[in-house]
Amino acid sequence: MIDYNLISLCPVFKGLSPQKVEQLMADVHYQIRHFDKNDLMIQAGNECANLFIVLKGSVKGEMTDYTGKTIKIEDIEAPRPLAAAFLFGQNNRFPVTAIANNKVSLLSIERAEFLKLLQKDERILSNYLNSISSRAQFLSQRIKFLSFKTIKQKVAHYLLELAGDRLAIVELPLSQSQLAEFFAVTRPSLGRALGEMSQEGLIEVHRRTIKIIDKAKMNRLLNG
Amino acid sequence: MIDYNLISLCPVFKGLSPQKVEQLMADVHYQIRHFDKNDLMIQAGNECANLFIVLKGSVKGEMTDYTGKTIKIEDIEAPRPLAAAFLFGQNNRFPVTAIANNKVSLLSIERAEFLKLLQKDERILSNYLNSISSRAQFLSQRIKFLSFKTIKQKVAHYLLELAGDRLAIVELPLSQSQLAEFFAVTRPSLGRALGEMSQEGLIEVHRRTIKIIDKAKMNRLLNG
DNA sequence: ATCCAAATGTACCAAATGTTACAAGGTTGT
DNA sequence: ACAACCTTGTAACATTTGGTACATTTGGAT
Repeated sequence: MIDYNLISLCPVFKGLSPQKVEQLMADVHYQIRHFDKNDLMIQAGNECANLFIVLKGSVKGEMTDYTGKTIKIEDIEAPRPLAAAFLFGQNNRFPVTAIANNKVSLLSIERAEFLKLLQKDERILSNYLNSISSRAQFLSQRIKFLSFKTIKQKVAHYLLELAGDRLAIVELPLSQSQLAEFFAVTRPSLGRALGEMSQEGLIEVHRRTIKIIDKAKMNRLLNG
Repeated sequence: MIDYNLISLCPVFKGLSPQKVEQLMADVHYQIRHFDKNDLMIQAGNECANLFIVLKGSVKGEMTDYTGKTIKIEDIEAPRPLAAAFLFGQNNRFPVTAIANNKVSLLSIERAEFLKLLQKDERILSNYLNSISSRAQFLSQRIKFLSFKTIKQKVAHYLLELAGDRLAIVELPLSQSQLAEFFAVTRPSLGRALGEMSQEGLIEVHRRTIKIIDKAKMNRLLNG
């Protein structure tokens, strides 16, 4: 039993009614697969001949460092396409390993079938282009982030972005361990950086709660 | 005077005859702009409402680090689209600053006009999807590269990729300074890494010429 | 209240890299 | 041949970060 409501919520089918989705999918070949927590969904390096859309649950994208360590790239929450940007292109290999964070439902459509959809409906084309473009933007942001030299800079950038124009007290959405993993840095190093920034009067840290004291100094840290 | 031959060589129009290109472009609004060496073509952060295709010359893509330093991301040689992946998506801002390496001709098509083209011709759609996908793959590779911990690992990865299955003597396509810039590392550090790898019997270095002695050890460096 | 597991705060040392400076080797133009 | 310039080799030192270990705090379960 397919839930077209669910599918119509997905970015690629956004703006289409469930009825329209059902109509479009009628003569398109696809399947739905299910995974349990910690299941290996996609192995990096496998061929990528299908569009995968996470309908339910959450998926962890990891990249295997040559040292064997894995770097967490991001969490993909339903409803969102998975590795949509790798359906086309020269070398259709998955760049990341995908692991289920919990119970996951996955919609799978073959490339040729999906091309049909793109040609059939302008809305889907537009949505899909938006989707891969956003993906490329995300990767680009990630590169910017990784290219920060010092941990303090990463922290400053992260906090300023998190705070935005809002007030100066921020609750970290991740534990320090997870944050360290996201920064591609060890936890003690992150802790030390936070400590030093605290000593320098930039912020006040109390576990997950961080108060930004001196935005000007933070910016100076980033700009010179 | 437009050279449709040149345009038909561009990845997006690949497989189309110059006549076909001319016919398709007839009712599409576009323009061609020219730049001299070191001209600033695109400022990072500007809105991205046009598809840009480099018809002639070479463009340097740089990302401005918050420290003010610029990190060179890549060179874009004609004929290739520029920031094609940022035409669509949420935040249509250029992530990179583009600077002309020499005399450059740039084809510029508005987003809405380009969408017309995508709907009109299936080949262009397919080409464009391939193009952004390859772009995303490139960015992903770049992330992988930046996530290497040590300089030696970066060097090993770079050399093994450069050598491929071919013989063991490699000529660096970049000077050590440029390579260091690409690695996001200082030149003396790169030199030291090369020196140590040489001492350890992995490679022999003579300026730009590098002889790979022990591929097994190189791989071990990457895998453990 | 008490205990336990996880998260966090710190400290110490080793390793890697950046910084700066200078020397040596190559290339180009005159 | 010579000078000027760019590239490369290398050294000493300062910083930053990783690795490891351990103390402390927190939150929840019993």
